Amino acid sequence: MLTRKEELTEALIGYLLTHGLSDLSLRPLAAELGTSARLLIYHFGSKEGLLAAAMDAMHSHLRGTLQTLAENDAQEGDARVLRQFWDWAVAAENFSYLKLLYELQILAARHPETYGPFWQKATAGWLELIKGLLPADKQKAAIASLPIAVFDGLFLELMSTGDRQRTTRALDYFIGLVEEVRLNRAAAANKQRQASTRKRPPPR
Amino acid sequence: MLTRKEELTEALIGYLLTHGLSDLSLRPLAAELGTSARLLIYHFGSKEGLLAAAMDAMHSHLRGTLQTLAENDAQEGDARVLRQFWDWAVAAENFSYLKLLYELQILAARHPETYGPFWQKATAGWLELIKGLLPADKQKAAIASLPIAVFDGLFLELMSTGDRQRTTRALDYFIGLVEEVRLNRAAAANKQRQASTRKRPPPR
DNA sequence: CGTTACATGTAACGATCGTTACATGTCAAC
DNA sequence: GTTGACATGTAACGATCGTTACATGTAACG
Repeated sequence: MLTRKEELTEALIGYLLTHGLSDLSLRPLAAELGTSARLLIYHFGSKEGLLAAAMDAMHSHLRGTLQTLAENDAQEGDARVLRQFWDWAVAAENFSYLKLLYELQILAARHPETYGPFWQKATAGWLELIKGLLPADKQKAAIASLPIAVFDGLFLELMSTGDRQRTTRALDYFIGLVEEVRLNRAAAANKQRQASTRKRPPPR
Repeated sequence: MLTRKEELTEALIGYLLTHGLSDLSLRPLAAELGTSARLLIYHFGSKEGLLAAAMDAMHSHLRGTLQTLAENDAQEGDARVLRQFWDWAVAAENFSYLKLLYELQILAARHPETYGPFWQKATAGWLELIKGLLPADKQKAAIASLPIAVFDGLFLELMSTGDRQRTTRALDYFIGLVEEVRLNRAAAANKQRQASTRKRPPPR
């Protein structure tokens, strides 16, 4: 059975997803949750404790759904994983979560003391998860940063413009770029291998 | 000579650049500017008018420095323009401006009524400017979105992590990708042209 | 000198903020 | 039945918010 604090936390997440966290205020929140500011403080200790509880719950939720996504996509070890992740992110039930995460990131950049720990906790885990999806030779920091940045930038634009079609096409264009380079390099390596002596086995 | 409102606006921008605009408050602002909340309202009419004046001034400033950048780079019509733009953006005197713009973008996504017009005005002009730097065949919306998204995503990461080296390398990696594809396509087109009959002139 | 427009200072208004003091209800356990 | 832990309601505290009323200064112009 859920304790009162836990069900409040769930409702609280729903509220944050639609109202954001930059201008969170206890009394309007309490009104919408059918409780009082007094009780929110009672259960969470303070506004900061309330935020911490919400972020923790949000973090585990995201981690959970991302984990299943990673397991399902483990076999498709390509740049297309990025597309799968994008489809997951723009799904209605996940979109608000990510929107909140980006808001948190901006807040953390401006107020590291207050929001920095929340953002670190929220992203540390899932960035590792994304890197885990990349092929081993792509895990060098700078190279791994690029697909993440593409995702971030396009999601940011989707948030602002709502233009899902254009942002999705831009992502596909990026994936196409990466694929094209991969194929060209493979072809070039193949040709060079044929031209060389056959004593050495082909590089792995 | 500067009117009082104009010099207040300049000082105001400096304040916004370091303190952000999500938690702007008149009295601390006035204290740092050596004036009073009373006078800020007197000069700008309201807090919103104050924001509008600051955003207008910021917008013209950005527009000015971007214009000269565009003119200097006009000859280098390549993906490398993106790198020039990046160097401009991470320069100390411009970095805070862009940081503020991204904060504005997030705020606008959450409160379109309040911040939406500011963000539109700030970005509408300069996105056109970026598109103008791209070669004509790259101006299709989805394709133009990609370099912008790369820039946005990397800048966001730079804001959060401060890791200039990694983000810059990631950008160079992206530029390298685009260049590689461009060269491969040119080579392929060249080969095909040589193999075909010579009756038709090469496609432009 | 008087008038007029602009600038500034003091103080307060009503609203909202996070938080707390204090009292009361609920309900299971002993 | 009493005790005790948890939950809740009412009301207020002090702080800060954007904004305003009212009075005063300043300086140019007639």
